[in-house]
Amino acid sequence: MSAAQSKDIAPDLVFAVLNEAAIIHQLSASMLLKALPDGLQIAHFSVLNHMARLGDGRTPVRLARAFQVTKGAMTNTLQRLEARALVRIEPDPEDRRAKRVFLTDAGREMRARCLAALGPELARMGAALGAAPFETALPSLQAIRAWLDADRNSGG
Amino acid sequence: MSAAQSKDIAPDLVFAVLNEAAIIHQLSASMLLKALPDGLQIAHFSVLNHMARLGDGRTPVRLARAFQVTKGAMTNTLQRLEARALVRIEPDPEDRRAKRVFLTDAGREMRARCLAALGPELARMGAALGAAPFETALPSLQAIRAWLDADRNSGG
DNA sequence: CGTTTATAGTTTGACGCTGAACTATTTGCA
DNA sequence: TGCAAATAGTTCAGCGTCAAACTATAAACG
Repeated sequence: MSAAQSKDIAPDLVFAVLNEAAIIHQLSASMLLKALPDGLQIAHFSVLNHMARLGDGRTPVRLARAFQVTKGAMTNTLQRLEARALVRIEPDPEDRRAKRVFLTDAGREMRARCLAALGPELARMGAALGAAPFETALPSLQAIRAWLDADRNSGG
Repeated sequence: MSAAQSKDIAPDLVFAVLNEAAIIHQLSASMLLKALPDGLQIAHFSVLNHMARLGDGRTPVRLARAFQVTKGAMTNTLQRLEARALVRIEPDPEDRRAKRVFLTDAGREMRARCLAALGPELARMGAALGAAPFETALPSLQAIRAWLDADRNSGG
């Protein structure tokens, strides 16, 4: 029960929200992908952006958890970023199982180029729809995401 | 400009919403997939459900548009559904380029089993979070989705 | 008419993601 | 001290998706 509201919730409502999220994901990914330079993938930019904002030197597992993605997916992403010399991966001296991921200068530059390319697209979207839908939706989406994350890690 | 609010919108806000949508998509897909019977995929159930609710006999292209998916993706989905005998695909007598997709009895049964399997999961989620986040988010998500869809079909 | 243009559907190759199996290292505990 | 359990990372097969190229049919138009 926890913090549940008293009234019953139609599964249809929940399903509808998940459905909209899925379609928004697909459509926006397709839109942003076209704007990204050098055929960079969104997952790649996201990792670059995350490290630039929150600091690099983290391990791949921590990055995987930050993006709610499996370790295998992060391995793949980091390998491709390293192949482009956008990140540098070093063994962790304190834990020989682990690695540390650092942004290269090229990585920082690429991130800046991505921001410049994505900004106008996002701004166009924001201008067309207004801030309201985004401000309204964000806290709810965060709550839903947090629950899904917690549920995944506990119940299974 | 169109119906834009007057104040400026941070691209970060828009990006954050798209990001949450993407993660919710991934996590909820993973959660629902585990609940679905016979290893059925979510895309497959969605098509079954769509036809049961809104009527079958539609063409693959119409289904593809309804789910904001490419024709190729829908071809793949329908081929797998047909291989399981959950849908029946017939040539359209009035347009020999087109086909028509119908639910079989097994397809209706499978959809019912899916609803029964998914219901408790969705209800559990709704009970934990309450109706508020879903009711709050849905109209905003629909507005965002609608814009993305329109933008895709016009600007490119 | 005949030719161009649009549409329905399929196929192919590449991508990211998952889940599971696997190796290597570290931690926990008896 | 020694061994079981947890953790970091990689690899693999399978899936859905996309974009683009392709065939076949229909519609539009000079």
